[in-house]
Amino acid sequence: MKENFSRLRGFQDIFGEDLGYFELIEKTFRKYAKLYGFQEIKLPILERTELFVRGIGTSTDIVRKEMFTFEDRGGRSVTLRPEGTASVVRAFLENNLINLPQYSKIFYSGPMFRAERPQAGRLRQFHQLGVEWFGGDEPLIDFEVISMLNEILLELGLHDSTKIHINSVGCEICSPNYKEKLKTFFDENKEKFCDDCKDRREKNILRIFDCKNETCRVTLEKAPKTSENLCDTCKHHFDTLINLMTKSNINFEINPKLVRGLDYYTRNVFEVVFEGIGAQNAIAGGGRYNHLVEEFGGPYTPAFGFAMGVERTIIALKQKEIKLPEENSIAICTISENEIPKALEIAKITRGKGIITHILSYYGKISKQLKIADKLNVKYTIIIGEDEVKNNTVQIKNMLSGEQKSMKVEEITTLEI
RNA sequence: GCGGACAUAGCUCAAUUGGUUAGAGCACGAGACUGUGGAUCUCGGGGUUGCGGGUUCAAGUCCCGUUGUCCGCCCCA
Repeated sequence: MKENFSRLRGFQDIFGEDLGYFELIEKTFRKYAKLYGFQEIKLPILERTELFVRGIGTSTDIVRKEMFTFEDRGGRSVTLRPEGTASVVRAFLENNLINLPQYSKIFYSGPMFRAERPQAGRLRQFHQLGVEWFGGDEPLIDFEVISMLNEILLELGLHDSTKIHINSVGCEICSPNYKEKLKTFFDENKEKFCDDCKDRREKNILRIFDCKNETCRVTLEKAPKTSENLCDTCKHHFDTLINLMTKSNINFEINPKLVRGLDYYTRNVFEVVFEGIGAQNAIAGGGRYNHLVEEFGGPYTPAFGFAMGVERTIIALKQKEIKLPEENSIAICTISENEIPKALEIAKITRGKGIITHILSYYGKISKQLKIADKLNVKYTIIIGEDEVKNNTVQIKNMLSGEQKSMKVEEITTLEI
């Protein structure tokens, strides 16, 4: 019976400690996104299927088999968004944000949906925080965005356990040549590659670098590297970024095997890896996509962005045993029901000061009320009885030390929580 | 989508080769304590053993299916 109402596989309720981490991550992300001059946008969760097919690419697994797609009442094919970038680009063009310089830098947050087999760090509904920077091809932009992400990791306390992997996948000039070169190499060593890689050769040859098969890995050691096959412009672009990175304190490494799954990436791509949270160890990833705006019918508008996965970041924070900031609160207990009006009056004062206040009178006996106050982990408990009402005072008890003293009602405003 | 492991009280786990009424700790509730929490003690509530079939005199235990979780592949945040 209970079974019929249970959550769908890969979907979850987020509350308690997890929600605390969720809010911490989102708050930190928001803070830096704003400090770096990004403007927020709230996007629809449901879009036309075609948006993602065109944006993400038909060769990707996301589009081929992981989208929640269905027909709406008007017979249109619609899809729960599997990522944010396509929608941001759509909104950017649809609202003519291209003419508003303040909207060249946009950030978003929200749930994404992919119909994958769930495992740790991989859900069907998960949350991403992302930024997109439109209208510039300078490596300084790439650097600024990566720096911002680095500052977020630093503030969250994940800085020393994460590594930023960087690579360049080239542009429309050098990438096709390189892919041909790689295919030639592949065909010369065909028998050494696994079946998955043979499939990758047809779909997206670059992905053979992601293979975990040992034989494939060894074979790939001799394969032509992306970084050695860039055109002059891409190479300069990449080198300039690496130069900036080297001069900063960012913990990064050049990973010639890093390729990204989405078709729209060009030139510099990166991924933030947190070791030790299982197979799904990338907590953020992104890169440059210089032609996506054109793909949707806009003018040439180079862009750079990334998204971070909230749930994976929560796993990382928990693993590092990062403490959540405490939220102090107080409780008001009364000896009998007669003091409830007074309790309400006091609560108005404390809540007016912005203090989280629990009135516990309905728990019955004072000993019971204090027990609840203890479990709620409140900093102070205000106790009101007959005598206190008569003298317009309260008893204020420090729940940590157990000390208790009398205080005039007017003095409550001086209470420091 | 493929392969593997697991599923017992709110939580963490027990339960001989299938064999009485499925136990313990923590948590929860009541009391010892009628204007004072955390400690201790006593008592108590709580389970169709994930769900559905099957084998058997007998199933938490064996078999099949199903759902969920976890791990690997795949993919990606």
